[in-house]
Amino acid sequence: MYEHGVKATSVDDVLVASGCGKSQFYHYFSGKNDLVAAVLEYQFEIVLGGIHEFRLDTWSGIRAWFDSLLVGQEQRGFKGCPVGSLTVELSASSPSLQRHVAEAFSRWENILADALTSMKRKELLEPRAQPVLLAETTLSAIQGGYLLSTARRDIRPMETALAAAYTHLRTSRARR
Amino acid sequence: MYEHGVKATSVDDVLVASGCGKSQFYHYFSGKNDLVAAVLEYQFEIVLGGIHEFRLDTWSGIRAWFDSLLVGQEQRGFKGCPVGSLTVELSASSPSLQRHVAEAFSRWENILADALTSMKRKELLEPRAQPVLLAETTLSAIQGGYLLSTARRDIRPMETALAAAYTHLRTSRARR
DNA sequence: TACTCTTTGTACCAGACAGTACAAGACTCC
DNA sequence: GGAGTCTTGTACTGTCTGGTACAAAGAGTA
Repeated sequence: MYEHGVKATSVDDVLVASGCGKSQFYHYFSGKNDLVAAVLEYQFEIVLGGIHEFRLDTWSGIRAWFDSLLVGQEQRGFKGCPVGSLTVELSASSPSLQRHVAEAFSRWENILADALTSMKRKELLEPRAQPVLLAETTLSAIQGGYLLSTARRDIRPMETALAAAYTHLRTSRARR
Repeated sequence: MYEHGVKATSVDDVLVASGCGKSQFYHYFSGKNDLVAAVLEYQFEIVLGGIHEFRLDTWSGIRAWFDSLLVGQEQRGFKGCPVGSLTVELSASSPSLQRHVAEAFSRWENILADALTSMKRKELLEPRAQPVLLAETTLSAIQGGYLLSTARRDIRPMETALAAAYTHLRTSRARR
């Protein structure tokens, strides 16, 4: 589903790939939508889980995280953000999946905002920095970078976007 | 296709909506892929055509353009960028459509880069500003903003992203 | 052993899908 | 006005789709 899109991946495709029978599938999932929700959950878990390897409340941690995103995008063959691609396709689908997506993005944003708030407390960010807005901006840059990089099959646009995002964060750093 | 996705829109759907017969369709298009390519072309034409209403080589023009993007996203019911959504779905499809997408994005980027180069010539941007990088960053912010805004059905994230993009451009402005 | 409840394999279904066949209508040019 | 080309409507085909039916296998238990 990540590679070919949700719509383009049939239940039968999944069954073949997993080596399961149909009855098994419909025993554990109520239908395709249920599976899609599970995939979404799974992908978000990976993305959000990956974040915790980094100390996002330090400048070097943020940089390391950005680098890991770049490496991942290249290694996976420019297939885009595991959740970004799903998001676009599902944003036009059933409301329940839609809510799922929105909520997952909020969680992601909150993790960033929390880290930035922590940086503010540690006086790495200036007092009037706005963590929530900075988190939103950063996430936008990441997603936009993924999209351009995927469209062009080139890591450069994403590098540029993340570098700009980092610069933008740095403009809110505390100066002593 | 913009509303429901390419895969989710059947040829028959298109025929019903257009009031055309099947033979008519296959007379003018070699198949669904051909239609998709035309849709992509059409959407890019609209997006790129809309740009020319603005003087992107002025600060106020850029701001006006950004505002128009925001208004459009809200008016169209948070359906995302007309080309961004297609891009994501098609980036996993046939290589010919893929190339189409990549090329169209390059055109978009070039328009921005040209405008920024012009600003540099007019000494609105500092001499060491890099139009191509700035254009890439701006485009990333736009696409990322669209994506978040669509996922959350809220204009705020896109506002934030565009405001940050504008600020980022302004950091390269010439100081006299 | 016999009785359950859970889990799985196989065959099947009705509808949607992209695309084709073919003939008939419309138009152009001599 | 007629031959030939361009355009269109209708019916059809084979394949794929998500989902169901149903029976059999397996696991637990008294």
